[in-house]
Amino acid sequence: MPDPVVVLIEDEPQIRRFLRATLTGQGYRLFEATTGADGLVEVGSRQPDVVIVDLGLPDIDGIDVIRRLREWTDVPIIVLSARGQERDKVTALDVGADDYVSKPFGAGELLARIRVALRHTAGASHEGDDAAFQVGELRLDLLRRQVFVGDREVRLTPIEYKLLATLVRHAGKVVTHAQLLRDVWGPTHTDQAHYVRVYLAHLRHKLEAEPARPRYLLTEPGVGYRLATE
Amino acid sequence: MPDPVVVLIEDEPQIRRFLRATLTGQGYRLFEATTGADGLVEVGSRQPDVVIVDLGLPDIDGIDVIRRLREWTDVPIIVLSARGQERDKVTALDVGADDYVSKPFGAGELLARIRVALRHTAGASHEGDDAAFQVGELRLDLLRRQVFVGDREVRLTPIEYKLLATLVRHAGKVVTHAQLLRDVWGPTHTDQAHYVRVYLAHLRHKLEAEPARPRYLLTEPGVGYRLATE
DNA sequence: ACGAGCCGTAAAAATCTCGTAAAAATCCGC
DNA sequence: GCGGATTTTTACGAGATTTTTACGGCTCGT
Repeated sequence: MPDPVVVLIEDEPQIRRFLRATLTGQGYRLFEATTGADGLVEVGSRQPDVVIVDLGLPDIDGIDVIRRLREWTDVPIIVLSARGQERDKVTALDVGADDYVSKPFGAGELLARIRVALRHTAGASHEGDDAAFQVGELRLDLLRRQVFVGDREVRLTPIEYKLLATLVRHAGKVVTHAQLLRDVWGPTHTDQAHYVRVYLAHLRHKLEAEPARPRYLLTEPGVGYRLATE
Repeated sequence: MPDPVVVLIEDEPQIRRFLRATLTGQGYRLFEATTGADGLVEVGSRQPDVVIVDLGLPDIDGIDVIRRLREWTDVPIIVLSARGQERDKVTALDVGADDYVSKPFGAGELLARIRVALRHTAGASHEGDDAAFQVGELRLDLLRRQVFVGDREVRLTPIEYKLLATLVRHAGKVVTHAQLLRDVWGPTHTDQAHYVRVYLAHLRHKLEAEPARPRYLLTEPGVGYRLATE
């Protein structure tokens, strides 16, 4: 691996300075953001190998930053926090963080935990890890949560967007009704297949030129749906 | 996932009791070992989804237990330890542990970290299994659930696909009528052998150049069917 | 040669699935 | 609390799929 890329989302200048020295000294390429909003953009553009995020950010809550990241990337996320509350740890880990380090922390421990995170990604492939998806006229910016058909932006409701995002994450593969229901509506609604039908119709009306003759949102009869790839 | 299996390697009875209550209460299947040597055997025989190791064991050093495990398995290892020394943490993580929790710890945090570990293995198994089968002009992509004859995609109904997939799983070997009925229609229809005949005819029409003179879907009179290999 | 049982084929009948529209309930910002 | 947007329910016809039925050919042992 070339020098691993790390994005650090942290507002306290003192800690930023400390980590900058520690990480660059170890051969990491470091990019910094001081707000959650900046952090999301930075991760989108730098495609890092690890993200370190402080929970106490000035704008967005750190938990929300993690949630937003997890909508489109599996990059390892290490949480840094002064709050030692167990509830914070559990929440952060459950919304998608991979590790949690409480302040004050030692440089050695953080570095070791970064090495663990890198070890994990070493095996996995990064194919779906792109913030944008495109097929034909249809384009999706997972980072900004925007959808375009040609150069026209299409507004989607939260459920419509989640459904489309789920299909995009498995682009080209069939996604079963049950899987869509689990991902979009949660594990308690896995038997209400008509939800999916209704919303697929919505999506087709908004995204397809001929909703009755779909080019992107394909039906796999008896099984589920598939988003066409080239 | 069925109930995840956890192996706990811990000598202190008090902590063992605490974790037993916590973990089994959450639906985990727990197997315990009180020494490093036992632990290694237990992991070998139980094939767990997560291993929890205490560093302070009576016989082998916990660090060595991790090293020994990493010689042959990638199962997630979570370290438990009273020693809060940073050097211990770094060593444990660097020899292959995935996480480190210092005593005293909260049940919620440990459970959250176990969920993180399980999430990692769940994702790993999904990648890379680009299972495809090919014989002659006939090609089956199990992952994308697509079937091709030459470069033409053939659409199959759910039953047709299940039937073909079952034959592919046992490619080259004879699959009996009863087995096909059980796999495709479920264990309650094992006496309706004509179903199989009807659908084999469908498949041959869709897949074979000369349905009356099949090249791939071969009949084994009186027994069942067989999918030809090269 | 003959009948029994198995196999392939076709087509009718029963059932299920999908897309669609629209009403009812709920949520959300003001 | 109001009004618009969104989500949840409900209903139904067209079409596809599955199930059922029927029949003719084949093999094999007698």
